[in-house]
Amino acid sequence: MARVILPSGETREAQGITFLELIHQGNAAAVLFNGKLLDLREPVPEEGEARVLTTADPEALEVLRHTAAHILAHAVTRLFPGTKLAIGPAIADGFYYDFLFSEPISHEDLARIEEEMKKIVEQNIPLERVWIPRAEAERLLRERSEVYKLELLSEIPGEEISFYRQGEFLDLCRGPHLPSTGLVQHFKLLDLAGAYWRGDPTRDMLTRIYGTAFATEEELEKFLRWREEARRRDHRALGPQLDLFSIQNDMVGAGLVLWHPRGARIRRIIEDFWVAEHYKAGYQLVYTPHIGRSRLWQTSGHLDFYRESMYAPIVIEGQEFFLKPMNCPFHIAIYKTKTRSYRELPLRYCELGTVYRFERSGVLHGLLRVRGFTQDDAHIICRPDQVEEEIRGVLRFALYILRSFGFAEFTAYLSTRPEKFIGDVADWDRATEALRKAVEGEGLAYQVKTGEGAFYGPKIDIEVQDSLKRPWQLTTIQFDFNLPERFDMTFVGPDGRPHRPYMIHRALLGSLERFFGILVEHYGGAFPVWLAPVQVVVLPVSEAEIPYAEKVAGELLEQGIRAEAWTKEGKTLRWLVREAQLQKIPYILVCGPREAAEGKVALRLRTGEDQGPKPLDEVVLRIRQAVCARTTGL
RNA sequence: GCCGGCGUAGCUCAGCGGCAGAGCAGCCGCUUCGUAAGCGGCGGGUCAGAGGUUCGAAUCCUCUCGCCGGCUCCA
Repeated sequence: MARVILPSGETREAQGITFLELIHQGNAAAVLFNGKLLDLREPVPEEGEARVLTTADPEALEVLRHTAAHILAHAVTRLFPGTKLAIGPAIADGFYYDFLFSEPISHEDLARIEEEMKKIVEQNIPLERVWIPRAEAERLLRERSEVYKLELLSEIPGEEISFYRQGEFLDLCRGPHLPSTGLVQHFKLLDLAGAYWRGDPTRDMLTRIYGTAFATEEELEKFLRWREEARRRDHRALGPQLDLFSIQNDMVGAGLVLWHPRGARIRRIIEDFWVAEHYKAGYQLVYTPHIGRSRLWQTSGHLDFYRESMYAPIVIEGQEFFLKPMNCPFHIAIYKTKTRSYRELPLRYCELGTVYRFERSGVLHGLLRVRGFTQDDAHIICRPDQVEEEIRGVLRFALYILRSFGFAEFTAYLSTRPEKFIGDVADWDRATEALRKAVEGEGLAYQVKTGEGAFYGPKIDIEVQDSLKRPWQLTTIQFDFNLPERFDMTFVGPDGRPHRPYMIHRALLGSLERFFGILVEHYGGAFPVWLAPVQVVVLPVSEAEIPYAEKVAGELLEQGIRAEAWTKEGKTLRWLVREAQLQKIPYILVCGPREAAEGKVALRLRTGEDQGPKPLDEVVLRIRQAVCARTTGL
């Protein structure tokens, strides 16, 4: 006898019947048993505890979406007979289904398909699970020339194959599914894109239709609003709008960023902060060139293993030079300029080093994926006995920096030794342990990615969540057992003999370009006061107050505040206020005859709030406080 | 790279076989203004590029270039 918990909270004991027969709940969706989702058509298990989920349960969402994917496929086969089906899973934000259409379809077709899906939902067609013997299944799929399904079938073990039928639509599927199409009420098709069969570029290009589905209309609408918000915050739109940067493909080159004055201003603030904090944390800043001889890259191994991501060589005086894709070989070269004693370690070299990597044109994306970018790089060279403390220090430092930029939620990923690796197992274990202790010591939530480390060492990656809850991988802390070997790095130990140091690569922000793009989206262009390229704009009410406005701006500049007086525009105050708001400038100081007479300024915040006349000193103090605290508030 | 979509003024877009358009931005005037667009005028284009179809192409066809979405969520 198993215990079955019904959605109402009631408990039933049952045996020998299916869940569906046991309950009458209209919106029952699936069953949770031993952490696994079961179909309601399954028989109640012999013993244990099973919980019946309704469409409103978050655990049932993937079942709901999976069924939505089937409804999509059903609609497509009705409208486009002969379309071949591939796969249609539920994903993080919804679902998709991959098809091979006999002719291309476009966005306009999505509306038609959606209409057809609505009909299928209205018809409230029951989904039935059918078990078909392998030979029969194969014949069935062959008959319909479902080549992709046949391929999938060949990989499924067992002699009885699970299919789902909804009306005239039949699909190879392991389930589980909702009992009936009528339960999928709130869905929308979103996008159309190409996708390779099984993600393999050598195989067929299919058409993927993305959609999403939710238990309630409110959730669906909330999701659609979220999507709209993400679209509005797109750094590629905000960048030009706020005059922060541009990427000029035709003239300058794909993936190469031009930082305009306001973007450069922000970058400079980030860099200054970064450098100051690194000095405080015991790092030493270095500068290294953009190109280096082929010998360097030969020694580092980049020419053997990384060449397809490097720019072609530049030949000067018969010597080949390569644009650097990484900074590490240069830092190692600095290390090797003299014999190092164990007393000197750890050495921490940091650099905002601009590197160039070839990326396929199709993957370039605004600032987030570029070909020339500045890593906030550092290499820590230390003794084996220092590893644990060093890692702990880096992690703590990383979190401090990320928090300073307004990120509060982090997830860490610990990637361990892969099958193919270099170095010895004892070093790997020691390093991996150090990484693990550090994340645990900092109380960070983390996941282990077994075997996902690079061939040269284990690593920790830190993912942050932005204001829209989107994850971004920023920090990476990576051991390297390869380069110290290749460059024969040594230090002299207390025993007077040479020893091999440990080397750790780390980047906190990743690259300045990408980080900046993420910041733009995180803040939606409304940067906190300490980062805002222009912190204050001073607006004269009319021509008579121009001298006063300029004097106010001058005093603010004098106090180290980034201020501008807009006195040359010849526009109305209304126009200037609107412009300042659109530029998302934190503080707007309006100067009219009253303020000029009393030596005050009328303070308006970028939120639109009018705070009335204030003495300038008070405003200065307020801005200073906002800068020191690095808050997002004004 | 591949699949689909899209390239028209600095920006956002309309026009989709018959004279290349609008709004914003820019320039020139007038207006001197109290918290999200004052008024008028002017300039601005190889309609991404090349080839083709046609009496006639921004519009239809082919190729090239560029941009956007996606190509690691596995019946």
